[in-house]
Amino acid sequence: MSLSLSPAMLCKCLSDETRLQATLLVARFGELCVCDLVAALDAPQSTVSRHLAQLRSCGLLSGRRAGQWVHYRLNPELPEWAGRVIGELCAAATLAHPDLIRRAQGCCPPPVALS
Amino acid sequence: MSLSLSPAMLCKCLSDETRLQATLLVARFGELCVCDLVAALDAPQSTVSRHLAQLRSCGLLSGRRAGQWVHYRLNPELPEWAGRVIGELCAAATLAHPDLIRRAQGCCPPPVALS
DNA sequence: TCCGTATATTCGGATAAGCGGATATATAAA
DNA sequence: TTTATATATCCGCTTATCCGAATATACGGA
Repeated sequence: MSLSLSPAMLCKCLSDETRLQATLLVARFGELCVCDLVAALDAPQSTVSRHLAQLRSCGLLSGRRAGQWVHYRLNPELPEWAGRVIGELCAAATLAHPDLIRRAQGCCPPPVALS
Repeated sequence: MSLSLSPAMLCKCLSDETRLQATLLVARFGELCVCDLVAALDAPQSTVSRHLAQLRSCGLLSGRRAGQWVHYRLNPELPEWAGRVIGELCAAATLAHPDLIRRAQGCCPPPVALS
């Protein structure tokens, strides 16, 4: 079953600044936990979590629980066109928010040595 | 002055099916008048016109009046990244709506021989 | 000028989206 | 078990978005 993500739905996901920036950060860092995103986005935890849930329910992100933390990454089953769109948008958004990347620092143990 | 179109704003423009399909058609045909779009999209004229106004105000499309008609095209001043995003999304949307292209036939004189 | 066609805009109402404090759940450690 | 931390969800509220009939405007031709 191959993830029915429509172009319009992808756009809706990325049309909100918080979701776009969360996606940007996840794409840039490969994997981030919610507390990292809360810190980087400087938004209430419930807001960040709600947006992440939406991104996951649309198939854009996937979450992996590791102990107390949940690590989000780009859904590896994303269609190629969606990956290219996200890449273009994140590149452009990074130029517009060069400070955003700097604020994302690990608040939880890095996910090393996990099979 | 170089068109301040943010990635999130572009996504918001394309997150609505009507606007996405209108953009798709304009991109595909190069230039279309409102009545062509009304016919192809099978939506009320006021709805189509309202969405076109929004796309134009965001800088995605530009309109050119030719007599009674207004021809819309992709704004030639679009940033390159935006053009690439639109290209990807329209390609994917075309696959999802293969019938849409067929419905767009000229209802007004083709814009030939106009300086 | 008057009429017909094309397009734009206005307007009120319906629906959706976003917010964030409060609360619930999950996990780890004491 | 109790406590602490991380995350998810609930809830009422506010605001934004979309709709389409009605109306206004622009233009060309009679």
